[in-house]
Amino acid sequence: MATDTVTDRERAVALFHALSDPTRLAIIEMLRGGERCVCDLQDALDAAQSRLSFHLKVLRDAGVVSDRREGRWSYHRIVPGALEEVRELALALQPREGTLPIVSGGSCCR
Amino acid sequence: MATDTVTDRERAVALFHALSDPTRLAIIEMLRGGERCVCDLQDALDAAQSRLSFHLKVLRDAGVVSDRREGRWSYHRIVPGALEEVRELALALQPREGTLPIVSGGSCCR
DNA sequence: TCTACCCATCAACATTTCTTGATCGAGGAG
DNA sequence: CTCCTCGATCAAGAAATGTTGATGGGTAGA
Repeated sequence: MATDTVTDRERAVALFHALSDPTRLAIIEMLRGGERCVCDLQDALDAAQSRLSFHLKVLRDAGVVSDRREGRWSYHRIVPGALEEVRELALALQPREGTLPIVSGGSCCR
Repeated sequence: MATDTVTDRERAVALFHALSDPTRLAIIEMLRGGERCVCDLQDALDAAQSRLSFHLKVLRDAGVVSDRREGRWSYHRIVPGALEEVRELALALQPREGTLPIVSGGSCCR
């Protein structure tokens, strides 16, 4: 059937990796309230500009955040649905229903 | 009000980091069907034993997987609820409802 | 007891990721 | 046009992460 497991896994790795850094999570928490420019984040997170730019790029490359240029500012925001995708990926990793926790009584590796 | 935001963030970082590696995701997908010993994973994933042991430790430290020793085998399984916790963390990162995507019309940084 | 097996751990190395400071382009203000 | 601000990008270094092969402890079977 359809979706390639390996591709799915790469997507999952990219998304989970994007969320696996404290600075990036702090950025996302800021963006929960609406879009922000880098200088807003700089003030609020007390982080160097190049550092924020780096992390915003990671988030952008993973499709978690998008940006919009306006004049000399660029406003960043959470991509609608990105976190929902994360939730679905996590759901797909949960143990299958109807699965016995213990696989078999016999010897493990034959 | 209670929960410390910083602590939450560290927990989130640990969990997302645990899921941000292809080998670890492959392990979890194996474990979805029930518990497995390392040698099972070795066969299925064609990975060196020390490599699997390393990744299983990462998953264990993050609380995603637990193990049970039986004789000379150790069986690993997904911790019930761990993925659900990931889903909740992702939910908490979603944009707040009632939030205007664009924050304000005025100049960004005063 | 001796041997074989499972697996955690370690050291060494390779690779990736993050941080910092510098540079540069694009846009506005004067 | 000139100057200034915002922010992307780069290079260099530091730190964290993943891989590999070796070692050793614990357990089972002969």
